Amino acid sequence: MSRPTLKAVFGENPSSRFRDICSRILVFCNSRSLRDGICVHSPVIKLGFEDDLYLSNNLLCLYSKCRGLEQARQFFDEMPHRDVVSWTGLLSAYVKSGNHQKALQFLYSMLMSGQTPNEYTLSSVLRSCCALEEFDLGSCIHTYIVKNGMESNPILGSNLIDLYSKCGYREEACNILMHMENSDAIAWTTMISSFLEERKWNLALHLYLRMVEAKVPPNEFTFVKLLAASRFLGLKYGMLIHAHLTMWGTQLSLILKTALVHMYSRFHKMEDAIKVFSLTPDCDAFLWTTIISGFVQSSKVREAIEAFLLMEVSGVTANNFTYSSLLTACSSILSLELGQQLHSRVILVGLDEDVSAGNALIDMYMKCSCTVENAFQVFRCIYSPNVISWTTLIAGLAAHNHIRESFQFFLEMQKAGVEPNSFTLSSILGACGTAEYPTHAMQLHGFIVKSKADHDISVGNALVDAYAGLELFDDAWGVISTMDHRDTITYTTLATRMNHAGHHGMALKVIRHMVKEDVVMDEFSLACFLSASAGMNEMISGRQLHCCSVKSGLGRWISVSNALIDLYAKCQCMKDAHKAFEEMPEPNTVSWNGLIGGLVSRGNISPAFSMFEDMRLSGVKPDSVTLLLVLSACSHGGLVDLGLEYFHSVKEAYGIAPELLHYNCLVNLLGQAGRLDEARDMIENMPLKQYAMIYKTLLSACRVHKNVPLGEEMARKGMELDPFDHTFYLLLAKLYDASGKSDLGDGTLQMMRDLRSFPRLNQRVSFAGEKFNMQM
DNA sequence: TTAGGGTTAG
Repeated sequence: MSRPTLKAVFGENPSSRFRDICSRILVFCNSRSLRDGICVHSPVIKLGFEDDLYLSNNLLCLYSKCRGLEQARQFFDEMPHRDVVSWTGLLSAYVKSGNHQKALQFLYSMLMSGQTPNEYTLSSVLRSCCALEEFDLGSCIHTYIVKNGMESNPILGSNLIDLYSKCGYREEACNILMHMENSDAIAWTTMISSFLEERKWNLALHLYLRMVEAKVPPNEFTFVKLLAASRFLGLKYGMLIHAHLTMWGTQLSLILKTALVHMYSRFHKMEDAIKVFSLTPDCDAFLWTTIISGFVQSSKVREAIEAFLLMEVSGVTANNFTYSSLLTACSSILSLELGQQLHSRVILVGLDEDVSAGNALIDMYMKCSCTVENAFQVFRCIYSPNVISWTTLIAGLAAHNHIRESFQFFLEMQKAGVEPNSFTLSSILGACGTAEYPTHAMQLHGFIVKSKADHDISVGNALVDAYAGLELFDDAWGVISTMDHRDTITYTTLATRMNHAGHHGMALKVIRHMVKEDVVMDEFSLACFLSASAGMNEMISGRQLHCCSVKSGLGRWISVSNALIDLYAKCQCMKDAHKAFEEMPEPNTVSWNGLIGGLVSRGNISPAFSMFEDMRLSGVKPDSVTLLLVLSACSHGGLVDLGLEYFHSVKEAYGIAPELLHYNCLVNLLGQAGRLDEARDMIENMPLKQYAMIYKTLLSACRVHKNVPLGEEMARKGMELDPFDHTFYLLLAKLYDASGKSDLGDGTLQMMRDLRSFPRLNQRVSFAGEKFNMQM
């Protein structure tokens, strides 16, 4: 078969036909970013068309789109001739790829070469000025635009509005908009976006109305921007924008649809979100992820998984963001199994090095697994861990009580060049509020002040919490006084810590500071202050707070109702406690515990048992506190066998893991009843770490029943665990006295005094013929 | 040559 001649392919004028075909190929490929178009490059040179600027500029554009900036630059450098389109082509490629500094350098070369920029060049340069906040150069360009009569160009107008607003000159930006002869929707939307970014809601909405008055119809871009503000302005506002965009007959593009779905799902209105979702058939991974994440945020995990399966069936591939959302669902329901299944999928689709998927996996393993190993493995896999990866790891370590390691990683992250942010600092501060790490809190405080992170209220609050957790209340107040402003969390944190430390009166005084600063109470603070009143058995403040709960409507919160029950139960006003309980639409375990606790503390054993049975009948699950209350009730009534029966049956039926306090209560019950050997067996066989406290309990019982040998054994074992706890000496001395061995009792007390005088010495202590090695 | 959507940490 003979080869077709040039004439056969390109007709009578092959040269012009060839050029025409090449131009068509390049235009086609450029519009679709198809790299195949570059294949015309070599015939273009061979046939001597390299001087053709139209072909060359199109090729340059294709190189920058498909082969990267370096090859495009090489092509540009090799061009025998260049015009303003060639220069602008490469410059805009730099801008599009975010190389703004290079773009501005390239502008300088362009000007040095004598080439005059046109509107297209200036538009690109203004974008770079905007990104780099190069206001001086930007305003020079503005002057150039005015001088050269280009100010009526609407694109340049929008670019200038963007530049002035991003550089903080919003008034000037607004002036440009108002003086534009032919302002379009883009110019108005740019200005509205700028106000929205600054959270100047009124100004943004006012401008939207002015836009309408100026007879510039808003478009989908305008509404996407306005919808994003619903995050701060609420559901009603979002619905209003929805009504407006419908009224304007705005085309529901995929992006606008996603923004609407996001707005509804943000407010847990999943039915409305689905309605919008179904309005048009187009879908992509963004939209599906928005739906899935909406279900996750609304705690509808099953629906989220179903949406994920539907997404796959519809042929849309899940991406890293989709997996992040799904993994959050696993963390929220603590499902390690589902998390592991998703992890396998993440690996299967090759996202195991992705930072977003990785971060969600770290969080899932930290929350769902009892060890930190899996989270570490994921962290090591991430190609480039970011501040969220490090923070999640640090917070997870702290939550698993690996405090030392969490500090190590805090230092490691800085060594790796990742700057901690307010999330990191508040996470690590959360680990400082324990007695073992006071210096860490102070060191972190120094770091925070140096890095000026203390202006962030969440960091300030975390510092207050750390100091207050260490019972360093003066330091906590010190932090509060230097904070830019304080919120409900600041004071609730402080008062909660004061309550934990038993300083209930101090906690109640915090209210004065809140009132003075107009800081409004929320359901958490009110519950906290009610708890302080309960701790003090203080009915006056308690009643005032009760009034406050009614007036403010905070009484509908379950935490407030439970605090009220606790308050009245502790103050022995069982009638009011019952009333608060009756008013609750759905009492939970804590509510029942409050009532039972009140009855037990008053010695009303029989009503307490019947209340417990009512609780079981109502279907509310007892927890470890309920079990403890039931055991205390048995203790009050000396009901040993009933106590043992409850202990075994309740822990089995409700899967409650017995804690030290439960065993302590049982040991007391058995001991007081004289069943000392059983009590001793219980201590020896309990599946928990031994604590000194439980030996004191049995030692006290030994005194009642004058069992010296067992008492001595308990004292010895307890002192081995806590050699400087003087209570053992006191209890033992009382046992000796009660058993008619006053001399031994006196000797034991003398030893206690000696120990007080030399508390830090290693010494051998003996009593009743036994020797003890006191270790420090 | 201009503007727009989704995830993950306290």
